[in-house]
Amino acid sequence: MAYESALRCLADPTRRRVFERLREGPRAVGELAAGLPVSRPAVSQHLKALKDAGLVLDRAEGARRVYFIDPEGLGELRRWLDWFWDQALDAFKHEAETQPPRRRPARGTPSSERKKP
Amino acid sequence: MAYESALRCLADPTRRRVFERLREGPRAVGELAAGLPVSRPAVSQHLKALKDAGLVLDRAEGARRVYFIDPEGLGELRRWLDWFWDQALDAFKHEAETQPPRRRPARGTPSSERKKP
DNA sequence: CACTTTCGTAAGCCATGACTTACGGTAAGC
DNA sequence: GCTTACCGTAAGTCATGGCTTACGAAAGTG
Repeated sequence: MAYESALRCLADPTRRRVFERLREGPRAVGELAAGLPVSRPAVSQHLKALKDAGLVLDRAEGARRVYFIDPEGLGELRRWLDWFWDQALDAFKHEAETQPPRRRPARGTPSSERKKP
Repeated sequence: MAYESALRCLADPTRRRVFERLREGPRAVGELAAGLPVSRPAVSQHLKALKDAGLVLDRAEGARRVYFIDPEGLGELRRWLDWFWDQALDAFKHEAETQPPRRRPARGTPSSERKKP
């Protein structure tokens, strides 16, 4: 139920940049905003979204507020992706076995183009 | 460079439902739309987005058009997530070691190992 | 105390995108 | 031939959300 919010969070480019900078280690809001082309309140809002999604944790450090990645959020997303991956791969292999017996299904199998009028 | 579009695609709930139904196997557009609360053109647009992101492939089957999951797109997203996970976990552990014991009770830090395809 | 720094929130603006209906084009059936 | 089924695209509507500026709270400094 939480991998959905994680996906939503990581879909936004700016929010992903914030999250990727936290990969280097704990950072305060101002530090994060200094390296981004958006204002500090924007970063604050992104951090709130990341926190609600369980992707980051925060810690008060005087007047500053330090954020850092919570591995639990990423872990849940990773587990969902693995679970999905397994089933998708099985379906794909089963499809490759049963469907195209004629020609070799290797390179340019699926027809993506249509005729032009 | 493609994991970003994959994240964007999977962020939308309806598009994710389309993708999750394809996990069961190849489906035509009409079949997918029949089980969803949106119109068929909407599903068609979602499938185009999924295809542009490298998450699905399609095949002409008479007048119908059958879509199915392309494991390559998911694989790239999975590789990015793994790479991110490793660095984030290192940073988190390093943080837990150097910072004073202001940590939460740690309800099971996720295991670091995993299978490799 | 006054003043600064750091940050979160509120209010508003505005572009993005998800959805609809309408239409054209291709394949199969009669 | 005509008709039906299936699908992609165009055009337009409308809500979502990312961004800004403005303001207030909390902690540190002199």
